[in-house]
Formats: sequence, structure tokens, C-alpha cells
Amino acid sequence: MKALIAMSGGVDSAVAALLMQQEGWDCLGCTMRLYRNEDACVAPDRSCCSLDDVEDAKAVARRMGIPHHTFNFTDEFRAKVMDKFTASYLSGRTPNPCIDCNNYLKFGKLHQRARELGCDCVVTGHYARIEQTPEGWVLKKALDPDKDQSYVLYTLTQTQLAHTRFPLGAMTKAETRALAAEHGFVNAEKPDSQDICFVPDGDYARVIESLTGRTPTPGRFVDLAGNTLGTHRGVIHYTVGQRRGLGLSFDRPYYVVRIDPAENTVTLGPKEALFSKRAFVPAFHWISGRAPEAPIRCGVKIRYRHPEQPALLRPTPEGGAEILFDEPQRAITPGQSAVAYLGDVVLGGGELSDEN
RNA sequence: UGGGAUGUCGCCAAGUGGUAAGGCACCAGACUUUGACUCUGGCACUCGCAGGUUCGAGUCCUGCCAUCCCAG
Repeated sequence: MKALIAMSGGVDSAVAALLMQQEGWDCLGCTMRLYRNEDACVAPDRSCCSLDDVEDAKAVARRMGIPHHTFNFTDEFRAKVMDKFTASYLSGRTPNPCIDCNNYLKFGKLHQRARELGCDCVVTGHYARIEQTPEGWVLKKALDPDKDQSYVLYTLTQTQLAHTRFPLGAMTKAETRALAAEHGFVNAEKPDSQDICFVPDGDYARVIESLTGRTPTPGRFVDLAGNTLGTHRGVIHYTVGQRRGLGLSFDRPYYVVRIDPAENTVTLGPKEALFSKRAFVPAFHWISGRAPEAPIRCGVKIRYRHPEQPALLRPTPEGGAEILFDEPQRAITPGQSAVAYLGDVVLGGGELSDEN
């Protein structure tokens, strides 16, 4: 049995490869080249992290005695992730590019490549679990709740799950690092990645400007009643729920409540204005492959690093889902993903819409 | 030069005799394989200056300085 290991250059995927090898799989390592330095505003003369990462992955593969390939997915990444990222921001939403990257690259393009290479499955270092049940494949949270990454995996389909392995699903980060160190991997102590990979310094607005070749148009900050409060630097600089960087002073903190790209306005309001019980997902992906007949009570996360909240999830005939939270939620942000859980099981998810 | 108004942290700003709110910005942490998101902590021994009244003054009185507005 042959496995294609997606090795980012970090510890997690390295250990994932190791575990597969120990299980007796015939392992083939690979690293996806996703973007060019110029596109990411990284000085081309500097040794960029991406190239270093490829070297780290190769070093680990060499150490394990497995072959390693580098796939050039820059065009795909540009089209499916970076362009979508900029389009999303330009339309007043706040994207989560990691989810798109997983969907289109790791579990799209890479699965295709795996089949071509005769591999039975794709392996990544995600902290999540996959199990087979009589009803089909299920995606579950990682055993270690602190490290759980199932949120960014909700786009997975039955077919993809059948050909995917997450060897770290039952591990803690400390155990992973210990294993890496034990086997002399160069990246055992490498820090966890955090920023968006193609926005290394966190200045995503600059990347968007570079990608689109234009600077954003300033517009009006307005209050909930529509009164002008000041001037904003362009819609892409803001996200619903944002407090810092507004540069305006009131008797209490004000937050971004709404972004209207058509009017080029950013609506500001006090904290209370951010809370809502209702959210809507126009296109909800059910991992089981089909939506439940009746509304279902479950836990829903509306952003990566926040605890799931009890809610009633109501599928719509058009393939969407309406979410009614028991308690009002803060800053339900268009473009971010809502992911529903039933216990440890990921039911599915989708992007939150602009309306309400 | 008359008449009016104002001077509180880098900025906005509350305070109307009882021992300096809040916000912006900034700094430092926490969190983090998305959002320069969120969260926590720090940030005026002092209220334009000098006197005075008072047990006690940013708050009252006097003088001075500065700025703004309206006249001319």
C-alpha cells in the first residue's frame, strides 16, 4: 500500500510520514510549491521560508529513506486561493484561505496527483481523525482538544475521506515534537506556523494591493443610523468585529459592525451591535453527503479559535443552512466559515453569507 | 483694539469643592496553521502659569499667558 505524504516542512507532517512508515506503508513524500515570492511580497533575493521549508521536508524524507517530490501548484494556488482571497476582501468579506487551500490543493489537486502516482491515500499532519462507520466515513475532532484542526477540514467529501489519513489525530503536540526529536528530524524544534503562508508579515492588505495593482479607495465610516463618523482607508482593511485601527474615539470602544462594498462604507457601532443569534450559510457542505431531513441541534463554531456554541441547524431546500444560536454570538463575519459538530463528529460547514 | 469662548495624557474627552472616567493611539504580554481579529496588563503624584480663599480646588477668586470666534 502506497501513501503520498504532504510534507510542508514542519514537524507535524514529518511525524505523520514517520507514523505511516512505521505502520508499514510505502511512503512517498511531497511538498507543494504554492506561491512565488514576488506574489507574496517576499524579497526574491532572500531565502524565503517556502524554499527553506522544502529543504526541511527533503531533509526529513532523506532521513526516513523515502523519495520526495516537489509539486508546482503555483497556478492553482493563485487561482483558487490567492485570487479568491483578494476577491473576498474586495467584496467586504473576510476569507479564510487555509480552508480553500485544504479544499482545492491538499484534498483536490493533491489527491488527483496521488492517484496518478498510484497512491492509495494522501496523508497530512492535521490534528483530526477519520473513522469508518456503517453509515459512511466520519471526520472527528482530534483527541487533543487544544490542537484540534477539524474546523479547517469541513469541506472533505466521502471519497476524499476514504483516501485520506491523519496519523496525528490521537497525538498531542508535545508527543509529536518528542517523536521528531527522537528521530533526529531537523524541524523538531521548528516553531508552529501562524500567519497566512503567502502573507508572511501579516500585512495582508499590502499583498492584496500588490496582487490587484491598485490601492484601496477610502470611504466613509458611518454609525448605525448612517451618519458619517470619519474616513476609512478602504474596505479591505476591515473585518467585522474589528476594534483596533479605526482611529476614531468615542465614549466607549467602537467596532466594525458591517461592511458595504457597494457604498464603500464601513459601519461602526458599540459592542452590543455585534451580537446576533442568527447566521446563514448559503452553501452548506454535509460531510455525510446528504443533509438531514429535520433541523438538528448541534454545536457550531463561526471562527477557528473559538468554542463551539449550541445551536439549531436548519437545512434549506436550496442546499444552505440557517443557524439559530441559543445565545447571541459576537461578530458573525461574512466570509468566515461556520462548522457544525455533533459531539466529536464534524457534520459539515460553509461560508457565512453577507445578509444578516 | 472692543465683544464672546476655551485651555485636563501625543489626540478626542468626562469632571460644576472632596482627593483625575472613558475612548483613540502607543507599549508589553496571552491566544493562533484565517482574519495585524479578540483578550489581558501598562499608560496624567497631575489638570496653561502664578498667587489667593478653603480642612480640602481641575473645580471658587485675582492677575498673567496662549488659542479660537465675532466685530472693526
